[in-house]
Amino acid sequence: MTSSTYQDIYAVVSQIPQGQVATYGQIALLAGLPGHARQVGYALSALNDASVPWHRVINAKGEISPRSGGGHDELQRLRLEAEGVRFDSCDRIPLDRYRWQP
DNA sequence: AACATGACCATTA
DNA sequence: GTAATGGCCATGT
Repeated sequence: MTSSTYQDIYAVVSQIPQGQVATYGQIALLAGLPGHARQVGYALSALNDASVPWHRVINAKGEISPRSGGGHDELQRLRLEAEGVRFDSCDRIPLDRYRWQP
């Protein structure tokens, strides 16, 4: 792993405090990739490990993004709830309350 | 080397 | 409030 933006993304995501969440755009910005929010999503999708709290990363709508393959989107929600994050009646997270602000 | 695919965001109408 | 468009990069074939 001598390369790539991915490492920067993983680094930022790893720095997300427990009980809080961050949006892809925010991760990209903190990782030094303003506007490259996509890469963040791809990086997480390529990730296949628990070394990074990827479940703390959500889309700009404050909702969990559906992933390919499907069937595991609920795992992310369960994990967030386990950390103290609550979802509203629309299955969304109030970013005004849980958004990670470095 | 080229083509196709993929957890997105911001702007504009 | 929704709908559509452009932009960006890494990975695998």
